[in-house]
Amino acid sequence: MKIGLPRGVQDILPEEIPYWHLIEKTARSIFEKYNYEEIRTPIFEYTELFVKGTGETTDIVMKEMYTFTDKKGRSLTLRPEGTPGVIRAYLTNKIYTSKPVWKVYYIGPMFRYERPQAGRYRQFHQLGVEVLGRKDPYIDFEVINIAVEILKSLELENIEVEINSLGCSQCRPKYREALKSYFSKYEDLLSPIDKERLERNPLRILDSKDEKVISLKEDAPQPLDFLCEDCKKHFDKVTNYLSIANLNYKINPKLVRGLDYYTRTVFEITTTTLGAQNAVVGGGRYDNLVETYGGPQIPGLGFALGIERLILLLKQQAKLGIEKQKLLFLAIEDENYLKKAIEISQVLQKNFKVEVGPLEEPLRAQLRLADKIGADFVLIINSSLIERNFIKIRDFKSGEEKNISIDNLIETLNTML
RNA sequence: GUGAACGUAGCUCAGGAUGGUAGAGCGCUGGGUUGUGGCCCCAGUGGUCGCGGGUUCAAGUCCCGCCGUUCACCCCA
Repeated sequence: MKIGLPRGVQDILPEEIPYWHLIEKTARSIFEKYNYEEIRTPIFEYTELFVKGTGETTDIVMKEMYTFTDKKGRSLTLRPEGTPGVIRAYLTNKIYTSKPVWKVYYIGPMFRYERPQAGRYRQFHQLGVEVLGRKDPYIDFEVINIAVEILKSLELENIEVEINSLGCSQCRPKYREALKSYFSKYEDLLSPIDKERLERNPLRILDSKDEKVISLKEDAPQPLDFLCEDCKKHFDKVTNYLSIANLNYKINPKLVRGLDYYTRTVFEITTTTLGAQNAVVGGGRYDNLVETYGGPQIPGLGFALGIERLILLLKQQAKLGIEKQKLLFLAIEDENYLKKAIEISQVLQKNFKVEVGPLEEPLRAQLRLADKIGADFVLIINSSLIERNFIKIRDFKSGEEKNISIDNLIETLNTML
């Protein structure tokens, strides 16, 4: 019986791994330079964590979670995003008692029950950061800057940073009401989904792609006009820092994002070349989230980046500068040299990537295998050379050959490869 | 969750409107040639046509259901 693959998940085969390593390596080194430390939280948590944090009115919680009950009847959920788990870890380990600021990053799989599509899978991977304990606008800039730096280091083109502010618990309710009363006037034009949003979460209507709503949105009240003094100042400073750093951005007053916990700064990094799934990075500030979980009043913010989407972009641009280590292949003329071959291979493998051929088989078979696995150089031990303690090396792509002394084999190879 | 297209050999794909139990290229295996791989030549290997059901004397082809892929909606990373 053949067992297939569940919908929306995939194997990441060895051929793909260089992309993953490149992204992880690049991101890690940037995170470390900004003084972020890695954290690994569980893949599943209590369902409640996401319902309270991500928000019960969000699509993620309402219809996209992988939720199950364990043998004791507890409701558990495969994490659909990284932030709630990190906040939970912050509280579980009472980090706030020892560290005024906590800056962490994570890399790992997330799970959402959605219809798969280009750049959208049921198991997908994100890397991201969370900062707890800093309310100053510089840190908003830093978080955006880190995301951009990762993309720039990977030489990505056609990316755009969009930013907006959603206000705080002081000014947001006023905006919410203004938006609600504005769209209420046009309730007849709204789709059933948008009507529901009107009650539940009017900000989300700004996200609507309904044709009729798109034109209505033009004249809708904008969150930036409703910001309180403090929020306005905060936003101005963030954008000012972006300008100082020469980081191009666009203020998008309709950017609201699909998670409930955001306050003040929200941002997205999008690309024009990924079709419908154009967001590569998303993030923002969440000054009330720690409190929502019953913790102290600690401000926070972060972003998440979709690794699969980033890989799609890297492939499109075909700019991947991943160098493969040259592969050496060791072959012998006949079995008399088997012992010698094993001795040499021991030395070689301390320094190079080496495949030892099927030494009991004819040389011809050994070489054929060398060709098939794509060897770059083949070392051949044969009778005429071994007496003088020499070995033959052939550049398998060009066919060029050389005899080199076994005594300084490593040194010679180092200069050749 | 909605809509559309698609699923034939290990891979890329033909065949399908007009039903008669499958083809190509590449790959793979063996042999020839080559000191000792590639190139070339010869021979061979390949498929419950995604799965299940239905119509029919007969289904890869028509119909239905399921699974999967892709794209869009939706949503987001």
